[in-house]
Amino acid sequence: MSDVRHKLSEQLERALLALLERAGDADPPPPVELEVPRQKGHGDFSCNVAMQLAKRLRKSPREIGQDLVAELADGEGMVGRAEVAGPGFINVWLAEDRWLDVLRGILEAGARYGRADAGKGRAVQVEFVSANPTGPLSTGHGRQAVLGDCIARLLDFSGWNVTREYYFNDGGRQMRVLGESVKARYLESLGLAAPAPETALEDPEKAWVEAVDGKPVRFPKDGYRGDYIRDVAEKLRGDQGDDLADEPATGAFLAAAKDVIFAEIRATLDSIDIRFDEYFNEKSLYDGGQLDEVLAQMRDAGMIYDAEGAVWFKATALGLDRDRVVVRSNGEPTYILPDIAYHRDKYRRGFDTIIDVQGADHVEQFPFVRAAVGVLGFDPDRLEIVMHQFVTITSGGEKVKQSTRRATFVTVDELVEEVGADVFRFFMVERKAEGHLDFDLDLAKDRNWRKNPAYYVQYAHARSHGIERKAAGAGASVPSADAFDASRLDLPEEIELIRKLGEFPGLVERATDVRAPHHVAYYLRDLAGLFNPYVQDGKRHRVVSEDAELTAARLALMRAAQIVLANGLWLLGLSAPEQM
RNA sequence: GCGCCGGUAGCUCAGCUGGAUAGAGCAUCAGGCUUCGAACCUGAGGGUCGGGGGUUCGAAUCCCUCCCGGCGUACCA
Repeated sequence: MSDVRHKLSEQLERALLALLERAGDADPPPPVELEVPRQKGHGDFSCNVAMQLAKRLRKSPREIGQDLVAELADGEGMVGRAEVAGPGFINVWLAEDRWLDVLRGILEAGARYGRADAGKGRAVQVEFVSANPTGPLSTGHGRQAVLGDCIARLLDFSGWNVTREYYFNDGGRQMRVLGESVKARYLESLGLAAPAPETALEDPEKAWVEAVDGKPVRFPKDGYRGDYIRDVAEKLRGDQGDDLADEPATGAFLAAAKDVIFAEIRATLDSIDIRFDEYFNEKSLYDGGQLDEVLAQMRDAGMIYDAEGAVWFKATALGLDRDRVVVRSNGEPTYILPDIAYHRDKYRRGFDTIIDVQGADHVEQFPFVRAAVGVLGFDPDRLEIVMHQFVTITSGGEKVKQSTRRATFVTVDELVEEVGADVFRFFMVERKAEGHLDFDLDLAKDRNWRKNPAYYVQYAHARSHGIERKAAGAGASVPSADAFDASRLDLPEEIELIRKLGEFPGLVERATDVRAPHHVAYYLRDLAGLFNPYVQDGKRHRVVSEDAELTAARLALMRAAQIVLANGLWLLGLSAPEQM
């Protein structure tokens, strides 16, 4: 698999060194990079090192390529043939039995196939979602949830010790307004207040002053208008009765809202198979005096100054474009100070790598946090951000309008109810994070399931099980890793399939390195795109046939594909059904 | 204005550290599959990779510049 690639690349390196030595060139050689060519006619691997050396050796790339091919001692019988092509590519075809080794490797590794120890058990924290408990999770949160979870899965698969963390703030203005919103609905429910008319809500200045039908309107400016607020109010009446009219909004009302909403958020996450290891409350930073400590440390480092009655972080001294207020003139810290303290806490917990997954609207402060962390003596390079753009939903060729203020946004719950957790996850992770995500609702909820890429992949997996069931009915079973004759798999589509299966570990490695799970989704689509046609064309090559030896070999191939599909689906957090 | 992210087929998007004829799904058109492993399969059309310059053996990919779109640019979180 990737071993094959590594070995081949080492062989080429040796040849390269020998070549340079003979040319009297003692400088270090350029790295040997092997790629899988797009064109089938260009070999299993292709190398461009000859072209890179042309200038240095003052020889034509093709000539160098020829020398390298001649030098390529093949002690292990790995190379089938190698030739120079085009402007100077060295194309290598592996000996066929090398590819067949791949198959054995997959069967032996099973669910571990593609796993790596690159992480070496080091600790990594992935922080994502981190939505404050003010309402149900929106599609944007949903994307972040799936993205973060898949990154965590990739890291876990690559040998990291992963902690998933959710950071939240249940204090502050936002939450006070939430409590007031609940109280208003509570009073409305008791007939002690009137609901604000829509027009008043559009013009929030009015909401406080005008009575409706002789009753006061208690709905706050910028209040939360979703129906879930009424649900919280009703629940509060049920649990604690109708005598809370004189309670402050920040008391029982806020507490109830927080509890109910958080429970709902957790249920939502649970429904898409996402679970956190830690929930970190911003308040604990205040309680523990950590904000003052951070401020003092930064002041000692000369990165804090006072001006205009406020306290400033001298970020310009670190190359950033402006300084920032960390404590307002009224003595309240701005949001960035707890954020810095939070990240200090992450470092102190000993994570080797810290990954923040954040929406595009929230990334502006990241450079400041990163710089501040450096001031506090930590290595900023261990702190990464994965940014993602927003989600739009398209249905019937039209974008569905979403507005949080007006509570017309689509929630994760609604979407999951319509399309199911698997399709939801696949669609959310399929696109690269930096781009906008257009969620095609019509395609996602297509009940015929024909065109839906999520089902296409799952179906391939289910099919492999179907074949095994079929084989069992005919008395054939999947052979163990060394009990089949892999050389019987000589059809071009079989070799191509095996080759694709062999790419999986490298693909996973790359996707992990760049924290981009969408590569896995595309890989799976490609793989299913090879698998489904192969199985489809049952007239040319039935897996289960009279030829017991051939049947065994093909069953091994089917099982290998099944393993890779299952492992890939796991990485995306999708189920791998045995039948559909 | 400045910053970040996008601009690739009619639509939605891939394209690994620059590589050889730019790929996939959907949609469209033409066929196959008369349920066996068929929720599938085969084929076709469709592109000046936003425009222009540059770097080099070679650029969708790197640099510069301009245009378009999203987000951000608070002593709000």
